[in-house]
Amino acid sequence: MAFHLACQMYEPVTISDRLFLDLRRAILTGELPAGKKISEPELSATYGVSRGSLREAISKLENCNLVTRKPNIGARVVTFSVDQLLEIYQIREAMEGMAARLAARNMSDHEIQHLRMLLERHKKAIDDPEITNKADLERDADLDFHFCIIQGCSNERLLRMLCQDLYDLVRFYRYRLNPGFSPTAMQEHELLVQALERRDGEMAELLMRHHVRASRDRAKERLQQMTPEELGLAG
Amino acid sequence: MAFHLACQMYEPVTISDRLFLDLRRAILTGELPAGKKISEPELSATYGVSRGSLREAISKLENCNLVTRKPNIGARVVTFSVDQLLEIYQIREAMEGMAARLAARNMSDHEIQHLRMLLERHKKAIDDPEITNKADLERDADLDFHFCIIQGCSNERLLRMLCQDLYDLVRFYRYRLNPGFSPTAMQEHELLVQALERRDGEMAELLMRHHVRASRDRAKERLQQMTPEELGLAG
DNA sequence: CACCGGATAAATGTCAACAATACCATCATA
DNA sequence: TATGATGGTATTGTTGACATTTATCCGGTG
Repeated sequence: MAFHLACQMYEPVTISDRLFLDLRRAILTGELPAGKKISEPELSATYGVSRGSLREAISKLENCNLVTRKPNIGARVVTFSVDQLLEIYQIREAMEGMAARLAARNMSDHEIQHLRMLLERHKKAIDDPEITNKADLERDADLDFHFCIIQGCSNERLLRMLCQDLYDLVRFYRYRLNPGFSPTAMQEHELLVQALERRDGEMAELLMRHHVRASRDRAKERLQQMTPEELGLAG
Repeated sequence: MAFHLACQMYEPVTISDRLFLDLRRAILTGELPAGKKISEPELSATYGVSRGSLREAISKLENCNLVTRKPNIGARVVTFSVDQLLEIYQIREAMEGMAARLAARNMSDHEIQHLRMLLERHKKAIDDPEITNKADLERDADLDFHFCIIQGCSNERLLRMLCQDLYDLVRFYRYRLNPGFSPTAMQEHELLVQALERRDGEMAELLMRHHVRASRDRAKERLQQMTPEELGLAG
């Protein structure tokens, strides 16, 4: 499994924890489609647990923004509009920019070497003719790259807000509308690693913000060419 | 009640909603002290509700980071270290900076006028000899000011992340360790409003980041002069 | 034919009891 | 005396049943 998916803070000890992880995976991978009603009787029967435990798991899903609940009506898997997606890019620009600035100061040399290694491996994999599923590779490599920097920022709460509150939404989107390979993005990653290697926090923040903004523009262009049916996740 | 405290997204329709709001207020105002154990039997008896509803309310409190839960052990009101507080300032610098940039573009003229009005009222109140509780005034005025800008950014998710996930923590801190009046902060607010009035997003972001960073420095200095007992909320 | 209203069915909210786990005081032993 | 085992007590996790609200269906009416 890709590194970025394993970035969970705790291991499941209780039933609702296990259930939460199962449902989370189901939602992220698309097994549960966007907008799908979360039926408590149905799911509690499927997983063989009581409604109480299920409701607790749903609460946790609500925390990472993967479902929305309305009183007396129920929970649904989250849906995306293009606008909401672009909103997330704006937030990422601000938060990951700060994360990059802090990472330049706080990452250990070893962590930076690891990041460099990720990047080089990614470069090789892109040129490898034996790897057919370039889209999945690109998605996982990019997510791993960003995770590595976020984890190096040494700001525990920033890390949690990004990983728990925001990145599940990014995955949710990526697993449905994978933007695919972009040579410019790879170049942006390269420059960013160089800035981190120089410990240049100011530049790292600028480059990260530029990179996220550029990704946003690429996604926007791509999304505007798609029909609502292709999107399949309008709210 | 101060404007910033009313910034709740929904009105309580269910028992656990009502309970959540009551407990939230109790925690923010200090009625429930930092680090206090949330005993399910005790609280369910106090409020006359079942443990199930209480647990649901606790989940909501966990969402806004006001309590932390450990499996099979229970929930406690959150505690603060100085480091964690400074972490929050870093996040605010990034997110509110972006919010200010967006607000310069998206706030209506009327909203900006309202912000100007808040500021002028604040200035007058500071000089008013009849108002004795300057510390509370300062806290509420500052929180209202920041809320007004955040609400003007037209990024729904950024708004929710700031108001729901972060600002309860800011209130939690402010209601315990109120930094008091700072003439520089007032001046920073003035410059910020001017930038918004000019619709200068670039400058608004820079000024907001500067303002948050300055507030962080002021808080840091203040906190370093306090003993752990005065802080009374070390984890 | 479209629209409204009441009865039925199903889903969510709430509760109290049971099971599993953690806390605590006591006691034995090195 | 300090340390570790042990049993009792209290707290949390889990479940199934009940109450309340919402959704659906169906017949009536303009």
